[in-house]
Amino acid sequence: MSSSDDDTPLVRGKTQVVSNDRISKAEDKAMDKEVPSNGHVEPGISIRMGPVDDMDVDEPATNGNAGGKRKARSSITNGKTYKDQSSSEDDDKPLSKRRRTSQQAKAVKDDSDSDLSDVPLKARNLPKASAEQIGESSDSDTPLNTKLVKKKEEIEKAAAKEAKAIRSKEKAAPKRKPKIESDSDDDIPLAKKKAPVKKAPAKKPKKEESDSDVPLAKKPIAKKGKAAAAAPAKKGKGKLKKEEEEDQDRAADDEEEEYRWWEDTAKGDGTKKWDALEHNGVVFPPEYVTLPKSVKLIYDGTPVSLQPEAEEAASFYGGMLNSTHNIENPTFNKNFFEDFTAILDKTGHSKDKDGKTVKIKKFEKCDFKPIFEHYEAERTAKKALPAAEKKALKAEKETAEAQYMYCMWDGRKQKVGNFRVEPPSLFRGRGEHPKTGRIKKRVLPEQITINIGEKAKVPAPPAGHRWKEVKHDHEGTWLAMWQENINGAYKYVMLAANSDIKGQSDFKKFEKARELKKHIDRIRQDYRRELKSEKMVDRQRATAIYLIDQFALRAGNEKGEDEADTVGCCSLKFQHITLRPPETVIFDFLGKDSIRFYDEVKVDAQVFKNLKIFKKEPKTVGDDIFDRLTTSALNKHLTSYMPGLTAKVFRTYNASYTMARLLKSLKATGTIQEKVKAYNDANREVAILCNHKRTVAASHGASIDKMNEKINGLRYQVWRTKMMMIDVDPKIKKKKGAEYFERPEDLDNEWVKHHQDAEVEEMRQKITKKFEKDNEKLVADGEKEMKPKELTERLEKADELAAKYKKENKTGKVEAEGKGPTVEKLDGNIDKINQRIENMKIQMEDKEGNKEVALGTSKINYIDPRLTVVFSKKFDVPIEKFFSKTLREKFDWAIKSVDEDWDF
DNA sequence: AACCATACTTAGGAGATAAATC
DNA sequence: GATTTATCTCCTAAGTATGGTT
Repeated sequence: MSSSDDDTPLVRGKTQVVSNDRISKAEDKAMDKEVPSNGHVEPGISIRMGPVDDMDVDEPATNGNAGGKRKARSSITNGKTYKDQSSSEDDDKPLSKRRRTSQQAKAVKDDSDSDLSDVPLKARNLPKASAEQIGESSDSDTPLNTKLVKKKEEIEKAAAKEAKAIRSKEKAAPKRKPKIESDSDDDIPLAKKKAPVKKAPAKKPKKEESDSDVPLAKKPIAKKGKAAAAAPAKKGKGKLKKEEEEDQDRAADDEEEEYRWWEDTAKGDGTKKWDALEHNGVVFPPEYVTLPKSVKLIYDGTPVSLQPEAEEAASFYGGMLNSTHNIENPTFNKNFFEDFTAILDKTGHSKDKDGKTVKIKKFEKCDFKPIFEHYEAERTAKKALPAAEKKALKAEKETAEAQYMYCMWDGRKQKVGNFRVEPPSLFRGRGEHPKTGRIKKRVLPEQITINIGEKAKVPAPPAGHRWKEVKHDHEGTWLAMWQENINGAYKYVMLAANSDIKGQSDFKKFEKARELKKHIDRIRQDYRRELKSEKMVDRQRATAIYLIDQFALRAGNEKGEDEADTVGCCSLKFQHITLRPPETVIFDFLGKDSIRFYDEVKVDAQVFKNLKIFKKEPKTVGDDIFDRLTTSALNKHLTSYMPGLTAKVFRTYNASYTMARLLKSLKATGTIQEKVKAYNDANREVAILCNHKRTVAASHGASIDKMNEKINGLRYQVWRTKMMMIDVDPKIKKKKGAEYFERPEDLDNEWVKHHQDAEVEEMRQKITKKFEKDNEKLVADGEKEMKPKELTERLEKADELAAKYKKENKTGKVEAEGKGPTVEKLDGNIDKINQRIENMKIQMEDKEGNKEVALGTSKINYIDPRLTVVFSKKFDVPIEKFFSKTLREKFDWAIKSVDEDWDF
């Protein structure tokens, strides 16, 4: 305890808080030098512990992970070492600082208060009194520090007041929301510019009632005209008459009427999402079908039978034996087996063929293969079905589900996204998820809440069941909801991406990002200034915003113990950042979905210095870099610049902005293909910015090898063609110089031999195959097969080739091929081949560069689709080249709303 | 501030389908 | 035309963010 005191004193300032989170000039200076002589004295870094008077506090609640709920992480992430910091620091650490690793901390969590006194974080949980006490005792130990702090307290008190004043001013600003809005028209138009009261004037409830009687099921398939036509009446409120007419026309055409919401300037305030909502609920997965008697789990060599519930669980596992990446994961197996045995215990384990109970105790003794093979056979059978039958099956399913596919949203027919309730299965958590492999249970109607209009007919739950609840939440966009059993996560049934409501919020998202353009300069200016703030909180916040803005990091909410250990900006830990003077920062951590983020970047000198401070001892592996910062605090600050501004907006903004810039720099030249390529290159750049990755396809290596071989084959042909020149005109050798005719070094004799053999072999195979096929055809036509002799004859071609190569190898000469070969012609051939080589090389580089970059995510979520539409129009490339059918539907609003001049 | 409940967006992988290639 | 490869769609996990409660 004594040890830690350097932190504690600060606490004492509970009334005037601010003190401890200051960063002294001295510290700043010290940070300029390599290592501060006695690190632990720096007050700036010590963390304020005590409760504070709420006002001043931007104080984090959370300091490092030793504190209460924070997840203790073992920092295994990536298994990196980060030696520079930790090792050197370790040596001069004051005793006090025998900081446990986070894991240890967690272990002792409960009784560790005193012990942890050096872990500032912890302190925050202490009641005031105890904090004070600690502080006092510490005084004697750390006089220096204390003094410093005390003096500072006074100064800081003043500063704090000032800061407070400023802050409150800033706060005031956002309150003037309406004002801001008015000058920023394009911001969130939907949300705000409301024409508040006039929505849905006396809709036609009658209509609805009658509608609600009609099972939706029929509506979508049959006539949609009616309901659809009714809708505009309410939304139109007088304006947009033309459109209504159009709509009706279209409806009459049996076409879906179109609601151009992006042209509708009067919208609600964004909280009320609908007035009338009808839908048919959800589709439940099929009941479990028990395995045929012949298919059994084998336990310890004995085939055993299970009760249906247990068998179902076994079938989940058995069904995925082919997915090694799950079943080779020990956590996955352990979790599965735990849940499996729980069911076994409940259902009486298994029985052998004599009906004797066999207790299943060891996972290793379970052989699921028969189950796997059974399902595999089913899959194959399904695949082998004649096309017509497959189609029929699909159509059948579609009809059965038709009524769930659409809902009526304020009278408009809208596609529902995920109307199928998630079937039971094994939970496939990503990365090192502690719960991966656990059994995700079947969802019962009793767990499902339905959200629907008051006047709509509530969909009937399956016979003998009832819904958990039926709500009429007009502020929610979901139709049904349940909680999943593994993480307690909520699952929502919502509309599809091409629905109006999703389109609208997508639109809002991009408008918000565009709005940020107006504020970004000021924000950047501010955070640059605040990078030097004396207040730790502010400095951390500024630094975090810098990282988010510059490197597109995610916000980084806190995570729980029972989740994979991943981080974002605010949750970055000591070990995730390595500092390499003078100003390079190396990020290495696992982000969302446990995707690795690795980047070496140059940063602003002040940022470098700050990170160094934030990493200063006593912090060590497992500790938060931004121990004073939470995502809420960060977002709260951001919102003061612009309503609705949060960390994630920066990603959207930077992605779209980057894309806009790149597209602008393109020249409208070349073929369509080239333009598409140029677009994709820009897209790729954005994807890289956002760190959107995919796992390299298993076939990637082989496919690259193949391409390489092909290129080499072509190079060989180039050489051979050159040799032909000599054959045609021996004098050419002198003219062009001997060097020109040398075979590339890497194509050595061994390679040539190998290549020739492969070529010959390939030819043989082709001939043989062709022969077989021809024969089949003959048979099919009722004629008789060709004799094997025919094949031998045909294969002579390959033999000739082999002979030719043999001769070439021997003589070192290549006979000219083709009719009337001339040097000029051969030259032309060479050019052609070289061109092919170039093309292939580019293709290969493309493939290589693309192998672990996923372009889709940024295209779907980050790049303002209007940019793509503009590009398509300006460069005259059909939009289909960029957006698939579903994307075109999703971005319908963008496709229809911009012209060439639009700019992000 | 911590914690929880809630609701919505963003994300990669599996499997289905379409396109390219042999 | 069959097979391989690229692309698209579906699925659902994993984030962000907010608001209420203690």
